[in-house]
Amino acid sequence: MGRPRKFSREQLQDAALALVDARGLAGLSMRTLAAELGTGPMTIYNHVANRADLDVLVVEAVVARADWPQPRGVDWREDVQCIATAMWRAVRAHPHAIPLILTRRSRSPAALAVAEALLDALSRSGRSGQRLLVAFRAVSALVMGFAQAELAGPLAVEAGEAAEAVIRRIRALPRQRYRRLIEIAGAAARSNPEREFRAGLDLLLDGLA
Amino acid sequence: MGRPRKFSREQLQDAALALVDARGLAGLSMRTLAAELGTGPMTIYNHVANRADLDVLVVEAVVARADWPQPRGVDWREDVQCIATAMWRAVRAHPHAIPLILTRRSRSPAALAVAEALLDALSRSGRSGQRLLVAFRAVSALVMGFAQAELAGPLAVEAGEAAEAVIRRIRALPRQRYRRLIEIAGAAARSNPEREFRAGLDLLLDGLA
DNA sequence: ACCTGAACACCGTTCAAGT
DNA sequence: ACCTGAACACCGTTCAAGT
Repeated sequence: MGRPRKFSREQLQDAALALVDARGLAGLSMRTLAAELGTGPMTIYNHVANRADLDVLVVEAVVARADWPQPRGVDWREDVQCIATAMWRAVRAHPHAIPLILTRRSRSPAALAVAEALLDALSRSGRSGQRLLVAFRAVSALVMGFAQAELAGPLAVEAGEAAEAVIRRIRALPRQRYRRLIEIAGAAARSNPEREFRAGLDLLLDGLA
Repeated sequence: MGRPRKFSREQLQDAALALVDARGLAGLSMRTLAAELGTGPMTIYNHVANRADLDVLVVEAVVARADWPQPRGVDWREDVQCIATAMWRAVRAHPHAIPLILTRRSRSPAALAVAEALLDALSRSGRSGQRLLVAFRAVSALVMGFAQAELAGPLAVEAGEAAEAVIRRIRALPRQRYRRLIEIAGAAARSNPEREFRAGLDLLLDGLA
């Protein structure tokens, strides 16, 4: 049945994620991953089908690192909060990988496990079928959307930019035209990402209750 | 003061978006855009700083096409729905461009206009400062998150895949381990994206009321 | 000021050859 | 079965030269 493969899938995952964390997305290529593993570019093709698969490898590695306590099963709201927050934290723990997580499909057991856990907690709100589906989509969207907003939203901090630079940039806009945006720029500067995320999630959970 | 530029920014935007719509993200490069405009690759550098700017061009083109009716100013909920739905539709109108919209920062007037309009409607719920910021972030996150889920979530339809293939794939999973996921797979197949999005948004708006 | 071709260092991948 | 080097068609971008 052939000799064992030179590298395990987990080894590839770890090496690919390490590269992205250290050098950014542009630092990951067939060639750099091969070099990292001390082999030639073509060897990677023994483990993935193509370049796109390399990105999926990174996504799986990040999602696999999401960890939440065993749901207590008392208050479904509390359990949804736990799982959603764990997912949000896992994504944010690897900022360079966020673009991939937002855009690459993964069907790893870890990805499915998060979905199932979330669905299970949400089902205890008394929902099933279409209504459970909508609740699941809404919570998932909120988690990914909050991670996305920090990366690319109008109030996002540019790479290497100071937080105050964002406020200055917003405040420099025409005052009449962007009144509200200028108004919240100050609040955005004083804000804490996790507190904001949890407050946003609470709004949705209020709607779900 | 120099002669007029060979191409306007809008011309570049339109050509870049047309390329992405027709050939996918991989179809857009400095060279293909130049060819589309009937010139050489280096000419593009007279209009953008680098390749990353090309992506921003596409994002701006998509957001600029978002269009919503003048807010009626009666029911803030209705106005938030209008603006959020317009944004969601604009994003979905260019499926190939979605990865860019999720990951590239744009500061075009069009992008700021959506934010300001949304903030204005949300402020009429009686919020300001930190609370307005959280409401804004939550609604924005939901919009982008719903667009994202269709692209890369566990229930997303693969390129060229039939909708039923997703259900079959989910149903083939271990029944014990993924009980809820299998349960909602059927609902997902019968669902309509816009109805789902609006139902999800309604949940959040309920929480905001 | 703006335009542009040649050249360079990268990239993913095909192919053919190794064990 | 698995591994891998050479070669090819792409890519973004630097540089130098044009108007």
